[in-house]
Amino acid sequence: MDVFEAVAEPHRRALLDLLAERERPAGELVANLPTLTQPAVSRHLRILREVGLVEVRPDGQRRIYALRADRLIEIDNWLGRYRRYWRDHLDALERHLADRIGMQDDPTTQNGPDDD
Amino acid sequence: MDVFEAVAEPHRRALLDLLAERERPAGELVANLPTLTQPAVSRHLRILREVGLVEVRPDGQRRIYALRADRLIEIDNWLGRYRRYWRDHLDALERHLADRIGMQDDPTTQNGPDDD
DNA sequence: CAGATGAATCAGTTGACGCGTATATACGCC
DNA sequence: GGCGTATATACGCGTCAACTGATTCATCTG
Repeated sequence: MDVFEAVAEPHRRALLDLLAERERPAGELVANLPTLTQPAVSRHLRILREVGLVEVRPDGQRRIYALRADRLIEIDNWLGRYRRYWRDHLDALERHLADRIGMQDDPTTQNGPDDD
Repeated sequence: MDVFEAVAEPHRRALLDLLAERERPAGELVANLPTLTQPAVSRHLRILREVGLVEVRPDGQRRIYALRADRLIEIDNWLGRYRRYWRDHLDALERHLADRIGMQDDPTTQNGPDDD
């Protein structure tokens, strides 16, 4: 299983999203995915562990899971090859819209904010 | 099938990579994936079509396939939530390495280059 | 119109993945 | 040591996606 397949699963993306906020014990992750059973979540966590997207740290009988986002760089690099395509495309669209609607505050924000 | 699943398949990423260079007729794509049969490629193209990652244009009996990269924005947006994590992480790593090895030319290149 | 070529689809099989139930292991407390 | 909680693993099942091979559809050419 590679990183691309790992994040293709919506439940696993949900787990990563939860871990992006803060690290959490496994049980808390289970509680946040009410449609899945505990073993199901455990298996997803195992896969995320195997591809290096999360780390585990024991805390007594709990296991604290934490995000390791740098494994996502592989996807980001691949995506990088295409970024200019939609950037060009959107630039053209923006100019077109700006021209039509007169440069209002504009929802391209959905894509933009690389920078925080 | 969503965009994440669509690009999770290595052959489909290979097809997108070929189409990133330029649009191509289906036969040329088949020729460039020697491990797959013509029907297999056709099915992958159908999936890419269904999720909107490619467009088809008939040219006589040929079908010209072209990239529609803007559907990848969905992945880019999702990834955006994590970008700051590995940026911070790598910044720290870079500083650490730069400090230790004295700012040589350095194999962090695996990540850096956004290259186009 | 007949034949050839490019491409998509149909039919059938197989294998991988995700699920839930049941069970095992690890730790914490009494 | 025994029990309860927290997490992981084992097993069996259903589903879906990917492959192969055969076929069909469309278009071009003689």
